[in-house]
Amino acid sequence: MGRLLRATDYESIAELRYQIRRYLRFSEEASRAAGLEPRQYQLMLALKGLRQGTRPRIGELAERLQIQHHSAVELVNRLMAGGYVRRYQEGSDRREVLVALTPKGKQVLRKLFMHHRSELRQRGPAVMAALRRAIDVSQGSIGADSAASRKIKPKVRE
Amino acid sequence: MGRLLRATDYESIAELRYQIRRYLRFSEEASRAAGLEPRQYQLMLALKGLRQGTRPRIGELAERLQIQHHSAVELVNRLMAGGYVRRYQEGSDRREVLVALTPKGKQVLRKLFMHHRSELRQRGPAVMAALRRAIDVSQGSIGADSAASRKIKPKVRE
DNA sequence: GATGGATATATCGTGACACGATATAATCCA
DNA sequence: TGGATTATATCGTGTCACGATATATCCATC
Repeated sequence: MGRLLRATDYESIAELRYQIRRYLRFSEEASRAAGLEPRQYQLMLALKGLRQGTRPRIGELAERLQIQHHSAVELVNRLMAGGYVRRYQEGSDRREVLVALTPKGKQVLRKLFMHHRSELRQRGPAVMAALRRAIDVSQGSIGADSAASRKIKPKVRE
Repeated sequence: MGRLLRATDYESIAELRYQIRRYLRFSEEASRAAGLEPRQYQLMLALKGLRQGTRPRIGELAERLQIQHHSAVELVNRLMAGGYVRRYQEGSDRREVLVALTPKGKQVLRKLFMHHRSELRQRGPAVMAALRRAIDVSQGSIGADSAASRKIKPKVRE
């Protein structure tokens, strides 16, 4: 059993969290600077980024954001109040509520998206490195439950 | 270049967000199942994962969590109320407040950490793939990814 | 050795957000 | 037709993060 944990095990996953947080932090600040709350940008991105042909239902957005459907309802309410999205219906199932960006929403999203893309270009590699190392350490730890065959942790870094 | 955005641009970064959210979502649920709020686990992980020799100051934790220092204060308050951490002081600078895990905190953190490590082993590669693709697309080399038979999507301009 | 600025932590009030519990309406199916 | 399921919405509550502000300590300089 993997009862043995080293300081570096914690460090590598903490470092991954830190790198992810730095990216998300950038996102939060960029969103707020553009007049949006962080989650509101995320919903708009998820909406725009749905695969072609996917119906932009409330529930679909909730799934992509990994939140409960009623949390998505609330987000859409706040976005509507700001004039960034609109609700509409189409098709035969009258329970479904679909969401679309307004021109204002499209404009803000586009600008924010460009910033994010540029940030990702810059910061992405550091996140990638941290992720690779965290996965590596997760798999290579001594006597790990599933990988009993691995005895030696391949040592690297620094 | 840069004024032209394709549907796949949005899709790839939205997909990255989705993969990250899946991991964070797992973390949230695991934390709550262990009786902690998500951010409380994150602080404990950041604490345990500090590089050896780094003083576990409130401000240091705030930096690693990418939050304001007073938000870290509040988190530590809630963690103390639950008996997971304790405050202490040492050294000459009496402004500094240091944080340490209690035995209860260590125990919970260890268990949660193991779950996270195993999840990372499983889900990490998907996150890695999404990240690689998002960085790739951010740099403008669309279609140069592993999915060689990717259909050409219509350009969208806004 | 007084003092003014910088640093570290803490408090307070507020709003976003997510949740569980619950509600309403539409659809599906036995 | 009636009961289960699905999709969205509402309500009350707690976490979390923030800005503004406060307090204590440290330090440089006069």
